[in-house]
Amino acid sequence: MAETLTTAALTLKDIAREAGVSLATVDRVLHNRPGVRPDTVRRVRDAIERNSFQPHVAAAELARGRARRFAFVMPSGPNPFMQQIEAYLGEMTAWLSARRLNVEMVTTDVFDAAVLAASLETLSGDYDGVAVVALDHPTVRAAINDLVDAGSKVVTLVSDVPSSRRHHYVGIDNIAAGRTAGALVGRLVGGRSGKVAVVAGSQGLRDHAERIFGFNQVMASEFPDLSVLPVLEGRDEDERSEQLLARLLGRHADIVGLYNVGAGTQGVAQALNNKALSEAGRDKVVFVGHDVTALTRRLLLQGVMDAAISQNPGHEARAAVRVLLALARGEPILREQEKIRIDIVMRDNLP
Amino acid sequence: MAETLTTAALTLKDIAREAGVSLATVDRVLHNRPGVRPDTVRRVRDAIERNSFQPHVAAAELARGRARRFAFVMPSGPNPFMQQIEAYLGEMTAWLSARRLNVEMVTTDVFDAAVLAASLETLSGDYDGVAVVALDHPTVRAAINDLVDAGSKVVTLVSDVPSSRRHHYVGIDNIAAGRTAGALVGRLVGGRSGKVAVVAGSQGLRDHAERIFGFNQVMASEFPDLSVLPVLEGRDEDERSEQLLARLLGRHADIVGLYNVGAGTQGVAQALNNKALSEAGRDKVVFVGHDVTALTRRLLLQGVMDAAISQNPGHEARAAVRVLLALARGEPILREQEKIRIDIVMRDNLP
DNA sequence: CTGTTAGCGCTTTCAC
DNA sequence: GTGAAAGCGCTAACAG
Repeated sequence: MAETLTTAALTLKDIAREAGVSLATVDRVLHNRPGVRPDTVRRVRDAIERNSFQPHVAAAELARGRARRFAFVMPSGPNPFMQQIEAYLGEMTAWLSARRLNVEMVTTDVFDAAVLAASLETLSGDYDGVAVVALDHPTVRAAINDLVDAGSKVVTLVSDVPSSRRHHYVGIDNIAAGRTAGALVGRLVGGRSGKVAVVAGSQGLRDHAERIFGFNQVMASEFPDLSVLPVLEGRDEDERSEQLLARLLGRHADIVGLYNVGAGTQGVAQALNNKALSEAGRDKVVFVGHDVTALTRRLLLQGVMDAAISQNPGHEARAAVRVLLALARGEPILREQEKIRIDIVMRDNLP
Repeated sequence: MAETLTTAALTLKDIAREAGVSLATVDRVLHNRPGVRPDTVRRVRDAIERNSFQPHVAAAELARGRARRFAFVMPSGPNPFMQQIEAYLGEMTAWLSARRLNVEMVTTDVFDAAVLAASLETLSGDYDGVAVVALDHPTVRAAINDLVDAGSKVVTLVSDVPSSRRHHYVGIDNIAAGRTAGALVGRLVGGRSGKVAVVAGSQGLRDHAERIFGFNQVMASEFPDLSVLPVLEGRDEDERSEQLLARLLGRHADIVGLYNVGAGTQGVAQALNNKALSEAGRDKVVFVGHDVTALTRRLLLQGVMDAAISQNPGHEARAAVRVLLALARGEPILREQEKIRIDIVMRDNLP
C-alpha cells in the first residue's frame, strides 16, 4: 500500500569511516582523481556500492564555490524559432541565478562553417559548457572536438553534428519529423489523388534534407495516389518562396497538398491564399509546415495551415541547460526527460 | 554579440550589511517570518530588490538539514497509464536521492470518494507535499483542503479538483483533448459522411465527460456530415466495451469513425477487427483513442488505430515532483515547463 | 524585535 | 598517497 522510492541518506563521512579512510580520499575516488592506491580505490568503491551512496548535490554545489559558465551559440539572423529559444532562456534567469549558473548568448553566422568554427574557438577553455546550433561541416566538427578536449561539455542544439564528439544532441529526429509530415499530408488530403508541393530552405541543410527524405519515404510507400513535385528551394525567404510556389500552383491545377520544410511561411501562405482567391473552384490545398510561431499559430486558427510539426522551443532551451548542468556535475542525464519529441500541433491542441 | 543572462552572485551577508541588519533578520524577511519591525522589513526588501538578490538554493537546501517527504496517492487497480507514471518515478530514484527527497507511493481506491478522502487524511501533517490522482467530489475536496491547511503542498495529478485549494494541477485540459480527438476523427475520415461511435468508461468521470463535451463541440460545429451516436459506457472494461461496440457496429452499417475516450482499448480494437473480417466490403473505421501504451503502440503500428491523444506520463511524473519541490522551497514554478501538453501521436511520431 | 553562532555535507587547499 | 581543517551560503536554535 505504501512504498518508498529512496534510500537512506548517508554522507561522505559515513563512507569514509566504513572504508577506513579520510573524507578527502573518498572524494578523490568519487571523482576519479589520481593519487589513490588502486587497492584503496577498490575499498572505497565497495563501500559506496554497498550503501548505494549518493552524494548530496546541494552540498557539492555549495562547496565548489565558483559559479558555472555556459555559452549558447546561436544564429545571428532574425529566425523566430531561435528567438523563441532565447526568450525561454531569458525566462529562466531567476532559476539560473538561484543556482549560480551564468548563461551567455553568443550570436554568430552559424551557416558559415569558418565563422562558426572561429566563434567556437574563442570560447575554448572559458566555459564549463557550450550549447551550439551547429552546421554539419568538418571545420565545425573540429572546433567542437577542440572544445571537448579543452574540457567543456558540449551539446548540439536543434541541428546536430553526429560525427563530432559532442556529449549530447538536443533536438528532434528530422527524418521522423519528415515522415510525420508525410503521413499528415497524405491522411488529411483524404483519399483524393493529385500532386504535392514541397518548399524547403535549402537541400544543403542537414535538417531540411533529412525531413524531405522522411517525407518522400512515406509518400512513396503509403500514398501512391499522390505524386511529389520537385522540391522548391526558397532559402527560407518569404518573397522567393511565394514566387516559386505561385508559379508552381499556376502550372499544376491538381496540387492537393503542400509541405513547407523550413521557414518562409509568410510567403508560402500568401501564394496559397492568392490562388484560393483567384481560382474559386479549386480544391483546398492541405498545408503542413514546421514550428509554432505567432504566424503559424494564426494560420492554424484561420484554417490556412492544417498542421504544424513542432519541436517545443522552451523544452529545447531548458533541456540544453539541464543537460549541460548534469554533464558538468557528473550526474546522469534523464534521457526520457531530455528527449525532444515531435509534436503534431493542430488548431485544437495549440499550446 | 554576447550577452549574459545572470546577475552578480551576492550573498545574504551582503544584503545584511547593506540593510544594516544581521543575517537572521534578512532570513526572516526573505521567508516572511514574523517578528520584524515593518520598517526594518522595508529596508531589507529594498536591499534585496536593489540587488535583485537570489538566495543560493544549494545553500538553503543544505542548511535545512532534514529531507523532504512527498507522497503520491495513486489508484490501486492495474491501470497501464498509472503504472507508467509510477515507473517513471522509479527511474528518478538517483535524482531524488541526490537531493534528499523521499517519495512514497500510496495506493488506494481513488474512485471511492470516502476511501480516497480517508487515505488523504492519514497523510495529514506528515508530508511536505502530496500529489494525488483525485476524484472530483465534495468529500475529497474537503480532504485536500485539510491537507493544505496542515501545511502540505498539494498538486492534483491527471484528474483535477478545481474547487479545492490545491496549489497546482498537473495534467491536460480534457475539453481541449476531446476537441483534438474530434478534429482528428473528422479530418481523417476524409470527407465521407456517416456516423461516429463514442466509447467511454463512464460519463460520471469528470475527465471523460469533459473529453466527450469537447469532442461533440467540434463534431457539431465543423463536421456536419458526421453524426455522433449516443455514448457507449464500457466502464473501461475490455469485454463490455467489445460487446457494446460490436452490437452498435452491427446496427449501423455507416459508421466511419470511432472515439475511445478511456481504457478498454483491447475490447474496442477486437470489435473493430471482427467486423472488418466478417464484412469485407465495409469502409475502414477511423479510430482515435487516448494514451500511448504497449497496446495502443501496437495498434498504431498495425494501422488499426489512427491516432492517440496522449499526455506524456513521464512528463507528468517529473512535473509533479518538480512542482512539489518548487512549492516546498518557495521557488517560482516554471509554468511553461510544467504545463502538460496534448500530444497527438501517430505511427510516425511514436515516442 | 534582533543578533550570534553552530552546523548542513561537500570541495579544496595544505601538511605530512 | 593520504589526512586535517577551513570554508561555501544558508537555516535554526538560542540569547539577549
